[in-house]
Amino acid sequence: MVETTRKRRSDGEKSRKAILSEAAQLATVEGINGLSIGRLADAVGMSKSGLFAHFGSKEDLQLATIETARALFHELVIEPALVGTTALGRLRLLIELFLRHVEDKVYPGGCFYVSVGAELGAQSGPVRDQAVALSAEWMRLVVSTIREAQAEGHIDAAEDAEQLAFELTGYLLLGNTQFVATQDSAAIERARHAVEGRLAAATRDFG
Amino acid sequence: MVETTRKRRSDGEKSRKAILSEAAQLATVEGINGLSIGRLADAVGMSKSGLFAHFGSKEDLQLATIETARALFHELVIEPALVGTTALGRLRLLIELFLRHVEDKVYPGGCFYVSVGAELGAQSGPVRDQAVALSAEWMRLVVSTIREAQAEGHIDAAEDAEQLAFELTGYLLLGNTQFVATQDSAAIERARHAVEGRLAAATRDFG
DNA sequence: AGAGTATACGAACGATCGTGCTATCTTGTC
DNA sequence: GACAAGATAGCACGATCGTTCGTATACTCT
Repeated sequence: MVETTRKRRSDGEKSRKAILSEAAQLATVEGINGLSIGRLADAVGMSKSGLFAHFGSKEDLQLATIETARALFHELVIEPALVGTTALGRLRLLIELFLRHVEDKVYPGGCFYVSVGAELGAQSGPVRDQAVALSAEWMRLVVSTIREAQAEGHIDAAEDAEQLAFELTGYLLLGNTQFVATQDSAAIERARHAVEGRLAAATRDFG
Repeated sequence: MVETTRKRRSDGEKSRKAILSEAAQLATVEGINGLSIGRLADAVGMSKSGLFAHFGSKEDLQLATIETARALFHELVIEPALVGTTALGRLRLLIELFLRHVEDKVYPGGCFYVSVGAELGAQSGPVRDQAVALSAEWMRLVVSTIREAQAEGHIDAAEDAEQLAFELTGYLLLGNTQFVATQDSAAIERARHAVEGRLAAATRDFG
């Protein structure tokens, strides 16, 4: 059985990217379920059926939207944080870049992971699984970076890496949520301050 | 023009409560926007039009649902915490009762405030305003309880009460979110541990 | 017991949902 | 420049959305 791979056209690829970019934005406001194909088509300025033809189903569109958000998060937060020379530096960069991408309103509804994760957390199906996987991926990255910093002697080895990652992520989560609701950078600043204080405790007599 | 206030019948009041209770449950899973009147009617076991007659519009239903959740939260979390004799005791009770009501799955989608607040945070309208007000109410309660504990000499007066409330609430928020996604009490336990550690730091050489 | 009305239901409305089918463009390949 | 195939639009479908209306039931009060 030979799979005939169809070739993509450049204009189609461009449209697809425009659709998914708009979809990721809208999903953080209306939810990834609340987002409808008709309104999305209006937002990108094309017909409902023309847009729909890019995806076999709404579920495929949702999965592609999540993948798009994942790629943008890697581009804006994770990869730039890798320039840090120490693990502790990378951890600080990771956190600061996260807060900045929220404050800069990369998405109108705050972090895509948080928004979609909260919406789908209690549901089921492949879309939910993919969304939950994103959050787990973030936690894993933070934990492993903390462990590296411990190995480098910059974070107290007595700290439970998973517990520390939980607490730091808690600050980011609430900072994001409050900022979205209030549009007041004070929430971001509180998260920054909380992270600084917690890291100070974890690096005392080290670093 | 005199508004003739119609008298309520007991069976109607009972139905209304059953509807709102079910609505609050479903809203934490499907979202307060994703929740449809038809599915809600099926869940309660009555007709769509019969259910609708209790509320003038979907928005009224949503507002009544939020008020119902607020009342239950007061009953399960806030009021029982008032038995604490010291402010620090009440703060600990508040947090523990919150975590317990999440762990006990009072709502299938975790804390109603968190679920609906995250969904509506980036939107607008009276429903959003009411939902955001709930979160603000919680923060205000935690902050004022912390200030009382400081006045009683049980929490370091040098602590910024709003900052401390932010950090504690951050733990609760992530604990709730992770528990909903994973159904693993380890998330609740992490939140408990985080709160204990933070309060230990804030009460060192006091208490 | 009878009158009055809150409650509940069934049917139907216009709108929108996700999703197909078909025709017409537009692009890349020879 | 012809031709195959991808990209887009138009139209229509069954289902479901929130909402309205008329009517039948069942409770409450006198």
